[in-house]
Amino acid sequence: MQTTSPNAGRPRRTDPDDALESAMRIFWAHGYEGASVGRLSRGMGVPRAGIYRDHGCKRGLFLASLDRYGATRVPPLMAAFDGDAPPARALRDFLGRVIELGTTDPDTPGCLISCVLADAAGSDEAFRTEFRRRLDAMDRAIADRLRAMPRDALAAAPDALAPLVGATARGLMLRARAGDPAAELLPLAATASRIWCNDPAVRHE
Amino acid sequence: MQTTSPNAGRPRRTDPDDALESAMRIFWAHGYEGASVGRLSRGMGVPRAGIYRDHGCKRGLFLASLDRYGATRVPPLMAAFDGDAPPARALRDFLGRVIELGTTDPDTPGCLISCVLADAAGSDEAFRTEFRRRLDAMDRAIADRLRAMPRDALAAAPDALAPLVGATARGLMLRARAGDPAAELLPLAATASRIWCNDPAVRHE
DNA sequence: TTGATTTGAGAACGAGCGTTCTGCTAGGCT
DNA sequence: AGCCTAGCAGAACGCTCGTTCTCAAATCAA
Repeated sequence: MQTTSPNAGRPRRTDPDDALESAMRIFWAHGYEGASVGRLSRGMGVPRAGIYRDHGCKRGLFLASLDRYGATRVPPLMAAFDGDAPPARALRDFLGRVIELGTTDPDTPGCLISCVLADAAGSDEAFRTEFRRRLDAMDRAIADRLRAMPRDALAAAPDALAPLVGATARGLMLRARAGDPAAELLPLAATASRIWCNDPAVRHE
Repeated sequence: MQTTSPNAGRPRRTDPDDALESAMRIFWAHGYEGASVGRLSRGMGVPRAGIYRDHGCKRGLFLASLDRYGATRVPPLMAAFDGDAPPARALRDFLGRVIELGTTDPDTPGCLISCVLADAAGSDEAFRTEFRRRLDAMDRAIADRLRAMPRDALAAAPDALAPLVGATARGLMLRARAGDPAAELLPLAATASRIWCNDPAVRHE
C-alpha cells in the first residue's frame, strides 16, 4: 500500500504480525478491560508509542486483534465442511475443531469473540455492533455449507439449523472457557451432530 | 444470623437486597472489570465503605451478585419443566424463558454468567472454578428434568442431551448479548426443541 | 439528654490506567 | 562520513482505579 521510504529508518524489534498475534492472545486471556496497555506493550515487544502509531488506541488494537482472530482461527473451523464427507461427519468435525480451538492452549481458553468480545459488547455500542456482525458472518457461512448438503440429510432446513449450530458451537466455547478438557466435550459434538442429521438407523442410542 | 444490637445505629439509606440487585445489574451491563467501585457505589446507593463492610472487596460483591443472579434469575428458567407438558413443549418453553431473560432489559443483555463471568474466568483461577461450578449445576439440573421425561421421548439419552441443551441456551444468551431481539431468537427455540425430541411426524419441516 | 453505635458523605491514598512526549539508537541514502 | 528517517526505551501526563480513613448524622438505650 506504500512504497518504501527513501531512507528506511531503524528496523522494528518485533515483526508486526507476531506482535498482533501476541496482543490477540493477551486480550483472549485477560479480556478487553483486563488487558492493560502496559501488559500488551511488554507482551508484544513493541513500545507503547508503537501501539498508538500502528493502531491509534487500545480499541484499535483490539479490533485489529479481532480481525486477526477471524483471519487465522475461523477458517480452519469452516474447513471441516470441505470435501464431501457425510453431513453428520462434517458437523461433528466442525464441532471437534471448535473444541480444539477452545481447549488446546490453557492460556487462551474459549473463544476471543464468544467470551471476550461478548463481555465488552454489554454496554459499548460499537463493540456490540462488531459482535453481532461477526456472529452473523459465521452463521451465514455455516448456512452456506449446510445448503450445499444433500436435501433431507438434515433434521431442519439449512437456514433454520445454521444458527443453532452456531449457538451450540459458542456454548461449547463457554465450556472450554470454564476449563473443561476436550475429552469431556467431544461426546457432546458426537451427540449434537447425530441429532442434527436424519439418520433413522441410529436414533435414541 | 445476628441478634439486634442494644443500640441500633443509623438506618441504611438503601435496602441491602435492592443494593445487591443494583450491583448485579451494573456488573451484568459493564462486566467485572468495566464496573468500577465508584459506579457501583453510586448505583447501589451505598457508600464505598459500606461495600467493603458488607462484602470485603469488589470480588466479594461480584460473587454475591452471582449468588443473587442464581437465586432470582435461574429458577424461573427451570420452572419451564414443571407441570407435565410434552417434552418438546417444555424444552421450547425453557429456551423461550432463556431468550426472555437475555433480551427483556436492553441495559442488561445476555447472561451474567455466560457473558460476564465467562470473560473474567479467562485468567482468574477462582472465577474459572466458580464459572465451571455454575455451568455444572445448571446442566445437572437440566439432566434431572430430562430424566423425569418419558423414555424414548428424547433424541438422545438425558445425560448426553442435557449439556447440549445447556450449551444451546448459552449460545442464545450470546445472541441476546449482541442485541438480537427475542422475535429473531424464538424460532431457534422452536427448531431446537423439535430436533431434540423424537416426533417423527414433523421431521424436516 | 447523654452516650453508644452504626451509617452516610466524601476526602485521601498509592497504584495503575490510557496516552503522550523526549532523547537516544539503528539503519539506508548520498 | 554525515544526514534523514523510523523505532526504541522509558519518563511523564492527568485521570481513574480499588481501598481506607475521617467526621458528621441518625437511631436506640438509659
